[in-house]
Amino acid sequence: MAPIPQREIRTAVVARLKEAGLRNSGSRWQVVDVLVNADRPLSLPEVLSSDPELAQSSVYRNLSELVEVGVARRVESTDEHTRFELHESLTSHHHHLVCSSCGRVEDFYVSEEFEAGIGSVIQAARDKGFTIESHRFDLIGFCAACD
Amino acid sequence: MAPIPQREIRTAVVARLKEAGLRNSGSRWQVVDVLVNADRPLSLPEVLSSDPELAQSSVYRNLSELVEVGVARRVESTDEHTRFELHESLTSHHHHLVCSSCGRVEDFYVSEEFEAGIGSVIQAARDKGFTIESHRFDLIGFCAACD
DNA sequence: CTCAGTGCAAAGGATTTGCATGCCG
DNA sequence: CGGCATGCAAATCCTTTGCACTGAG
Repeated sequence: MAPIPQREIRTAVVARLKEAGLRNSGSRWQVVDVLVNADRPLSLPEVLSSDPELAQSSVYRNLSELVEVGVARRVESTDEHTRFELHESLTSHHHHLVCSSCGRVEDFYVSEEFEAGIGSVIQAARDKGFTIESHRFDLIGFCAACD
Repeated sequence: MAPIPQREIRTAVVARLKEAGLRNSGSRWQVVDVLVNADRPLSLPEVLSSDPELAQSSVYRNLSELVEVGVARRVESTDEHTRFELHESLTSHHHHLVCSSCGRVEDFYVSEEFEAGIGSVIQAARDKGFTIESHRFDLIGFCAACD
């Protein structure tokens, strides 16, 4: 939960882009900046609304690349739009509140004890032949605006 | 985790359909039966494969209606297909193992202690202005076939 | 200079919908 | 019989892709 300074985040992103052979193009950084400044996962329309000049296809392409490079992560909501947030290695492990009405997603954190409980559950689940890589724990309901 | 006999499930479904003013049409019941017999959430192609005679649009329509009526529930995976399973009131509360490669979803259950822990987390989350109605706790990884 | 990145428009793919016909109640 | 349900095809909507042009290194 210790907030990582934006300066550090950007440094890390620069490193990952370089490592992956991706250039520091202007629109790419616009997308990264939107994610860095967001306090919740954003859908494509939300990213676009930060600057109507952005081309939809470029944003989609950049988001996909950022996901591949480990800078961003896809978040499934309950509506038709995939959301994107910074990769947890650049922020910190958290969970989501998902509005089943409008699809809005907000971050939220749980206690370490609970997180530890998740750990043991994961351990138990490996017996089902699944290799567990991550987990998602979302609370579904109605956000303040839709309630 | 106590398994509800299929006979009872069907009785309950009949009641809900009647209450909602939906008819007991043949293809509707084919869809219900597929879900009753499945041990995991199914995608539309999976439902269709149970009987190639089924019309895609009718199955989609029926699934949507079943969801509205509280007989079925949508399950988001990691691929492009939404999955469907019987509503928890007709089965029992459980969670999912999601394969990030093929999208396959399997059910799994956790201890009551853990479930209780979720309860207190939910309580804490209400402070964010969200009305919590349900939760989803999924373990993401690779299924036996994709591993 | 070179090649990755961009923007536009067209293509893809899942899901929804309009409408004439069929079947439950 | 009356009206919901069906099936086909067309329409939607999010996301991806082809291609010629632009700009980062």
